Formats: sequence, C-alpha cells, structure tokens
Amino acid sequence: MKSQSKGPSRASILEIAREAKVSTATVSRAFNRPELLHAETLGRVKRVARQLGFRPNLVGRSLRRGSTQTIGVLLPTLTNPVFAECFEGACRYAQNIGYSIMVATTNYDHEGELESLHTLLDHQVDGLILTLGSAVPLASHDLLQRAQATPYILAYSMLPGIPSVTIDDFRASQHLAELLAAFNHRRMVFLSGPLKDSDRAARRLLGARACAERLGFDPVPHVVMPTHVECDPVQVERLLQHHRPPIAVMCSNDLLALSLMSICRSLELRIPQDVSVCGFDGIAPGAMYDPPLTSVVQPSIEIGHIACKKLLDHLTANHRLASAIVPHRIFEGGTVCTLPPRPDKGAAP
Amino acid sequence: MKSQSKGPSRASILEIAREAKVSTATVSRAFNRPELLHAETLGRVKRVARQLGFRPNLVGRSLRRGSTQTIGVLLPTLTNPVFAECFEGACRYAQNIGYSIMVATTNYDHEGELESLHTLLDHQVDGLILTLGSAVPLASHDLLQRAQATPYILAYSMLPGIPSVTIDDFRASQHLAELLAAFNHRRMVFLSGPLKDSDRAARRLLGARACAERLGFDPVPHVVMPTHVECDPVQVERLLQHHRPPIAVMCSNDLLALSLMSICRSLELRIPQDVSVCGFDGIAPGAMYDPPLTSVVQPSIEIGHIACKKLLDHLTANHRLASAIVPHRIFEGGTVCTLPPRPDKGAAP
DNA sequence: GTGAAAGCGCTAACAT
DNA sequence: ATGTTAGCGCTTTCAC
Repeated sequence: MKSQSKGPSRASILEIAREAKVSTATVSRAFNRPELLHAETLGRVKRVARQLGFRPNLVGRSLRRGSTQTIGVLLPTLTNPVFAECFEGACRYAQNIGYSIMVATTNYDHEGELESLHTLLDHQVDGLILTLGSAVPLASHDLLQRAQATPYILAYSMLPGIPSVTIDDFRASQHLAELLAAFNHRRMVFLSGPLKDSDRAARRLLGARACAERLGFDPVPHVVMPTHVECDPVQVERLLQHHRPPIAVMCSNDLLALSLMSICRSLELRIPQDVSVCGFDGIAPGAMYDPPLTSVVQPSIEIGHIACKKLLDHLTANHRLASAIVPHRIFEGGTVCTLPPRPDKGAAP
Repeated sequence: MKSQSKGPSRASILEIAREAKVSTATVSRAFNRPELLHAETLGRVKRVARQLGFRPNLVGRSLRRGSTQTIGVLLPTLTNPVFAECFEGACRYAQNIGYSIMVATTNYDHEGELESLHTLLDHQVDGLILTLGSAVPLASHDLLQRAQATPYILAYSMLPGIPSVTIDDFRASQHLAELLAAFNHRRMVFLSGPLKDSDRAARRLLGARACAERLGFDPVPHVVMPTHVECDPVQVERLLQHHRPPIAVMCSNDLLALSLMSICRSLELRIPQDVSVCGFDGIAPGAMYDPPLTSVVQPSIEIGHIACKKLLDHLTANHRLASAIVPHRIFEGGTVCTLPPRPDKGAAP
C-alpha cells in the first residue's frame, strides 16, 4: 500500500488529533472554523500543531473541497516586460488574498499553448488568466467547451462575448498614427512579428492603416520580422534601403522598436532625424532610453491586477465576469522628429 | 455530502469505467501502464475517455502518489529581467519534461518570502528553486528544518553546503573593478539598494572593495538607494555633487545602472565622459542602449535551466543535488571612458 | 489481463 | 462543542 517516496513526511491531521486527544474533525476546525471550538481545545490543538510543525496539506484539502485556491496564468513569455508586469500585477493581487499561481509560458507557440492550457486545467486551477498569441482559434476550439467549468479571462485580447481586460489597440494605434501625422509624417511603415501569432499586432496594424486611409496617406506597408521580440538586421537594412529616410516606423511592440533603434545606430542612421520610431506597450526600459521611445503606454500592472481581481471576485463572490477596456496613453519620447509641413495630398508632384 | 461548487464537473475515472465496462483500476492503467492491458481493452477505454473528454484529475493523482509533478519557484520580482530570464530558463525545462510550475514573488520582502515559501510547501511542490533576497537568515531558520523533505536549490546565491547555481559575484565584481582600473579610473563609487535585502549586492560590493584595496585605490564609498530597481534622483544629484566628475559608478545591477544613466542625462551629465557607469546582470535592454551598458553578464536563462535540471535530475533520477558556479563575462559597452593615466599612488600631490 | 478494495489528507454533513 | 463517517479522484497492492 505505502508507496510514497518521501521520507518522514510532514505530520498530518491524524497525528495532531492523536496527540491532542481530539478527532481529526476538530483539528480541521481549528484551522478552518476556529470559532466553533472551545477556547481551551483550540489552544491545545494549535499548540500541538505548532509543536509538530503541522501545516495543512493543500492537496488533500483541494481534493476534498473541489477547489485548489490556485489560478492558472498562461502567457507567451516573461522575457517581454509587458507580460512580466501584467503577471506581477496579477500575482500580487492573488497572493494578497491567499491564492497561489501556476504559470505556463508558450513562447508564442500554438501547440504549446493548448497543451499548457490542458495541464493547467488538469491541475484543477480555479480560474485562468490567459494571454494568448491569437485568441480567436483557441477560444472557439477548446476553451468554450471544457472551460465552461473553469472561469477564465483574457488579458490583452478583445473578443466579443468573452471576458477580457485590454486597451483598445485599434484606437490606440490610430492615435499613434495621428501623432505621426501631426509631426507631418506621411510615409509610415508598420513592423511586427508574424501576425498569426499575435492578434494584438494585427489590430494595431489595422488601426494604423485605418488612420492613414482616413487622412489620405499612402498605404502603410507591413514588414514582418521573424519574431515578436527582435528585429532581423538584414531585413531592417533592406527595409531602410527601400524606404529611404526620412521615414517613420511603427513597431507593434517596444521590444521590436528598441531592437530596431539599436540596428539603426549600427547603420549610422540617426534617430529621429533619419528614422522616426515608435512602439507599443510603454515598457520601462523604453522610457529610459536616449532618446526615450515614443510609445503607446499600456497600464500593464493594472491590466494584470484587474484581470485577477475580476476573476477572483467571480470565484469568491460570484460577481459576473465582465470585460474591461482600460485607457492607454501616448508617451511622447524623442524618437519621432518633426518634418517640415508638406503640400496637401492631391497637389501636383 | 456533495459540497463542491462546480457544475457538471469533468468526467472522472468512474464514468469512464462504467461506460467502458471495466474497473477503475483498468482505466487508471490505460493511462499509466498501458502495456499491461489487452490491446482491445486499451482501445476501448481510450476511445471512451476521448469521447467523454476525460483528463485525469491531477489533484487526485497527486494525493495518491504523494507527488505533484510541480516545482515551486520563488523570486523577488519578474519585473527585473534578470529574474524573468532565469524563470524562463527553468520554466521551459520543467514544462518540457512534464512538470508544472507554481510561482511566488516576494518583491524583495522578507516577511513575504517566508510566507510564500510556506504556501509553496503546503501545496506539496516536489522541489523548489529559490532566489532569495538574502539567503543567509532564511536558510538557517526554516528551510533546513522543514525542507529536509522537499529538495531545493538556490539561484543567484552561494551558501556553503547548500545546492545553488550562480556566478561568482565576488570575482566578477573584481573583474569589473579591474576593467575600470585599466581605464585609469581610481575613484569609484558603489551604488545599490539596501544590502540586507540582497546578498548578491553585498558580495559585489565586497569584490569591488577588495579590488580597490589590492590596487591601492581610495576606499570605495557605498551609496544606498531606496530600492534595487530604481535610483532616487535627489540622492543621485547629491552624490554627483559630492563626488565630482569624472567618476565611475558601479551599480549592483543593470536596472539601477540604467536608471542612473537616465538621471544623469537629465542633469546634463555626459556618459561616459562625465560619469562612467557599469552594472551587473547583462540584461537585454542594457546592451541595446546608447551607449550600450558595460556590465557583468550572467547567463540567466542558463542559470534557471541548470537549476531546474539539477533539481529534476534529483527528483526523477535521484542524482545528488550539487552546486554549480557558472561563468560570467564582462560586456564592454560604451559607458566607461578612458581617463588619462594618473601618477602612481604615493606620488606627491 | 483484470477487478476489488484500501487509502493518500482533508472537510463537511450529520449525529450527539 | 465535539465525534463519526463518508468520500473527493486517483493508484496500487493483492487476489483471481
């Protein structure tokens, strides 16, 4: 029968019961409903428990209660500060009210995303905060079916009918493009990783294009880098040969923007005079740069915080799980230059 | 009796057994020891399981097996890329071989550290990767006692007799100071957060001082910032008034260094001509800076990877849990200037 | 090759 | 105010 490998396992409720001359139920109550116990009994039990270094086994409790007091967090990578901050916001909140966190990272990979999600579910997490690469396919395929039992909320996504916390990427992107326009930029390029891995990037591209179209600018070309976190120097060089300076490059996130700037420097292109750059996310390192990176700032810690709060309010107080759109703001750093005003569209060449 | 809150909970082994006309034991075997089953039975069970969307409840399994297939990771904050990278390294490895991860962040707080550690233990994690603020007091107080049952390994710490993975901070710091010396710097300041929260910072200070002393330089003053992640502008300004440029500031980590540089810029001090800066950790944003931050590079992903591998080798193959010191390297960015050679120490003023 | 049954540690009816 | 007891979902002897 005995098949556990552990040595002298931690004391269980049974030892405490024996030692304190009470039933196991009483020991349990001492930790869960102390008001129910006679002060003296309570004291005795607690004392014995402390003496034997007893701590309730949360696995046993979880099995019995049907709740693990744990939430699952799924995200692409903590290497991107934007997700790290979001996680931090969620984590702090959860820990504060006694919930633990199980994480899984997907590295923007679809396969892994699904598998990790299953594992989290298998561990019986009480709820989930999901930052998916692309929320659309996964959400329909799998989540809605099996997660009917496990509440979840998306971070950084916006899907009709599904609880989520995010900025309005589409509008934010338009705002950013408007800013460029206000500085007399009319030639813009949008740079991102593969869109299929990130519907955020996709929405941002759409926003930029919508703005450009509305203002009657040239269509915004889309340049695809191999990943979402770093630019390919060769492609960047080619890009900047093709679209000669001055040009404005909107990057789908700050990591790409910083990487781009670093490559520009090595190509001896000045920022912002030759190349104007702006990003998305508003991660801390961007603001500390020289020049500071102009970017759409997301309140990432808050996004994590809110997502977690909503989820836990739902779990503990049965609040309805509703979506939230949080405000973004534009941080005007120094990576966008002012161009001389140009003749109106439609003017002769 | 029934007291779980969940609705139509996921199918359990019992339903599968009924539906497939076998015992629960057989269902269990289908997932754990399929070789033992008649091919036909196996097929039938698997089919039914798939049909009902069955997935083994890991809480039940954990309770029975006495192992959760989960490791606990404790760290100050994922907001610091150095820990995020370490986590990423560990996470990827763990997930690859089927382990899950429960995280807790401490925000460099002692109280929280202990509490979070207990929670992790209560969840019956099979092992722990710990990045403690200051390993010394905690290790002796609590871990050694109760964690006798739960194996653990420290990341970024070095404590005699305790398994850990880290660079040699003391030596690394000396190397960095030697680099400064080679550039003819003789006036150095060491800047960090509160030492009691970070024995890393403490070891690095020691290394710098040891080097300065060995080379016969002036004693290295220690300036303490309120936190480990950001400089206080007021203190920085005071510091740079007191120790007038040119001066070299060694920061106990890159986040402080970047913050310092940002403040210097706003004070119109040039880097590196007026203030030479160097850091520790070698986080990605530092290398992308202009000028790139000179720093001691730690292989953080690898540190996480190795720590996790060692821990899991111990758990799964009973390998002895041993310490590792991984190599650091100095990244010579552009934040340290070359000073004109100065007369030897002891020369008349 | 398969089933019966015990039990991991805990909690919550229910009974007293 | 406390004890008795069943059982959460699973694995694993032991018996056939």
